[in-house]
Amino acid sequence: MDKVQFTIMTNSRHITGSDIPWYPDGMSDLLERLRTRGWRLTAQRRVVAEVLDGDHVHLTADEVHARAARLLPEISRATVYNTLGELVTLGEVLEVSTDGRARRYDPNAHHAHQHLVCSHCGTIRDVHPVGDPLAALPAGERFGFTVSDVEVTYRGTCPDCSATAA
Amino acid sequence: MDKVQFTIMTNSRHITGSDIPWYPDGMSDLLERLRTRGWRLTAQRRVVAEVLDGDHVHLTADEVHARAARLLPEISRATVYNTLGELVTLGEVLEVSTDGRARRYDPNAHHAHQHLVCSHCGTIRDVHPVGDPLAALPAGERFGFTVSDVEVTYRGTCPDCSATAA
DNA sequence: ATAGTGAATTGGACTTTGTCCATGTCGTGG
DNA sequence: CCACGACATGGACAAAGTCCAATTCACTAT
Ligand SMILES: [Mn+2]
Ligand SMILES: [Mn+2]
Ligand SMILES: [Zn+2]
Ligand SMILES: [Zn+2]
Repeated sequence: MDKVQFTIMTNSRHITGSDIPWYPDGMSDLLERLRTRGWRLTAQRRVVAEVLDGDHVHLTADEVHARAARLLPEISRATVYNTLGELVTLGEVLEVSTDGRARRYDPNAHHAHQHLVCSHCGTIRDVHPVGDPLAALPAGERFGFTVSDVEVTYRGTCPDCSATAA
Repeated sequence: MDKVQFTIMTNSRHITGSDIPWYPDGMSDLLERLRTRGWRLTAQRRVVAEVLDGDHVHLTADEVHARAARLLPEISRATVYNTLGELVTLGEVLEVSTDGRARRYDPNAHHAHQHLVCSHCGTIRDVHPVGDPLAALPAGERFGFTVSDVEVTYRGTCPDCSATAA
């Protein structure tokens, strides 16, 4: 694993590689891919990418902002929204709306999966149903649509909430 | 089909059966069921029920309010939200969040179905996939959850939007 | 290393969607 | 027809997201 050293300068602060010791492989890959797509590598974008790193998070925009602000206190809400929107457009991050409230951002965009949600506490787990969920929709039920995607949300009660209720 | 005649009086207005000529069978069934569950039959609840009548609508709360207000101008937003919430709790209406924006209310709660959504214009159609979508989630992918429900959202482009784009 | 340029960031105003509450009204049983 | 408690109301509030003009800064060419 190569450590990626870098220096960020803003008018008011200097952030160096020792503040954010290194980028894991997954993220340097992501940043690399984005750079070749013409992205300017700003401190804000790096920090948002770092927060999303690790394939098992499903954070709201405000949660991303809160975590990003621990690394880069002056980052704005608007920039977090902008960056998340761009990542979604580029297909690097998925947007999921499991609860009719805040959208959640899922960096696990390169492995097809579905979600299992606890109706009590909101916990989300990645799950992998067998078979192709698209195949379950017969042609006669497509009404002339070009169907390109399926989202499946399983709902139930997680072990913790089952225990608490008992 | 029996026509249900009634009279509604408020302090400022009188609404009679001739303003809202009759209730279709489906809705008188619904109102009847609600009455036996202890509901007070207010003018507001009747109007919300009428707006939701017809099994093929997926309206937002504000759309329900706008249509209800055409029949009963003084109805408040809070009452529409309250009534929709009660109907959901009673299992008479389903809440669906297909777009991460406003929740939609689906009166087709007594026939299991899923949704096909146009990513461009937001049109929603009821669809009936084959097989039980719950069966596709193996025990090893349930992580101790008690899974009780599945929602499937198919996304694509509707015929109208395909034609426009071409 | 420096400067020019357009892309990115910022904070705050604004919108949409939804909740909450004190007050007043009205549906219903007696 | 009354009394009572459930229901409706509107306005304040909160949460989630968008938009914009002004400023800053990343990158490229010199
Ligand atoms: Mn996921
Ligand atoms: Mn439906
Ligand atoms: Zn739980
Ligand atoms: Zn369409």
